[in-house]
Amino acid sequence: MPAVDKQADTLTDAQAFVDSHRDEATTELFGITELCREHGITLRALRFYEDKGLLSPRRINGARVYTRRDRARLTLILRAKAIGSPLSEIKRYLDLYGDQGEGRAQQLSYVIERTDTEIAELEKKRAHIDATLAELRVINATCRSHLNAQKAAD
Amino acid sequence: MPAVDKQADTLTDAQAFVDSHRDEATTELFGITELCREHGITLRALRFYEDKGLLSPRRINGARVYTRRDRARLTLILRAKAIGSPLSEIKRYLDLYGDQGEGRAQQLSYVIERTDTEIAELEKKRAHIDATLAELRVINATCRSHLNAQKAAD
DNA sequence: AATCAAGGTAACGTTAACGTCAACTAAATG
DNA sequence: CATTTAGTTGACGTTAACGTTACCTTGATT
Repeated sequence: MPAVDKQADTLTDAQAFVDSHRDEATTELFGITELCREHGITLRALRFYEDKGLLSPRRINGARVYTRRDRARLTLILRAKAIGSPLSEIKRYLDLYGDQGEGRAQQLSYVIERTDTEIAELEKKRAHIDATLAELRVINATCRSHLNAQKAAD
Repeated sequence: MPAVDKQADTLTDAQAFVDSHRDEATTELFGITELCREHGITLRALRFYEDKGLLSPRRINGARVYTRRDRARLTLILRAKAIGSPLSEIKRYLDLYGDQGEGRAQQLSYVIERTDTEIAELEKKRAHIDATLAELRVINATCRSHLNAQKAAD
């Protein structure tokens, strides 16, 4: 697959994922253990995220029931965590998903502003990663060449 | 500047930075406050990194004196932190810099292995960031178009 | 009826990464 | 000489993000 198509796919995926946060129609439901296994986290962690206001599943007889939207939010939470955001930031970050249609100019402007700064920060972080990657590759290549030199000396 | 030159620069920078970790010759020295201001961290933090074994500056009358190499290590520490590594990992990570010449095959192989896995993990993290960036851009663009639609309705 | 798996709250413990005093020292300066 | 200015080492406090019991509830199964 050429690079252009790859980028187009990424964009399509992104669009689809963003859309999934507005998906209210599907009936598909999940239990807590199911969701946890799916994402490789503990029950305690998931409940903890709820305490922090990152999720608010419905209750049936006290038990938590998650919708597909909740699941999408969880995916986001975990990805943001993997990137390095603390839960407190993730909370505000989540609010950016799911409300882009009905807002007034005020809210729209706010979301635009927030996404702009988020994007800028992520690009910085990516630059850090790129620099580190470049250095690690230098080190790696240097070691490989030294190793080969030693082998050749036999 | 064309994209190819940019990449070449990144590589050159990486090489230079890696080399700077072997720089033992320069006389340039730094005090703790100087170094902290330079990097925007607190004294407490810097001493803490030392407690964790990430740095070991010389002492003069008990006071810490940092060399250019120490400074380079600090830069690395902070960048790794920004990327999201905990200090405990950073410690092992730092060991990859500065010892690529004199090692025997054993050590060389170890460094190659470690850098390989580090590189793989960083590439994963970068993929997460790219996905998030794509989504944020979708949201951003959507909001902007909605905002424009509202403006046009006046 | 009894057990069991899945779920719930409450509360204490833990690790990481510092912040925040407090009390002291060594060198430079008016 | 007195003081101001870096710098030092403890030691305790704090926040985040859970782990870890401990102890109840409920719907389903044998």
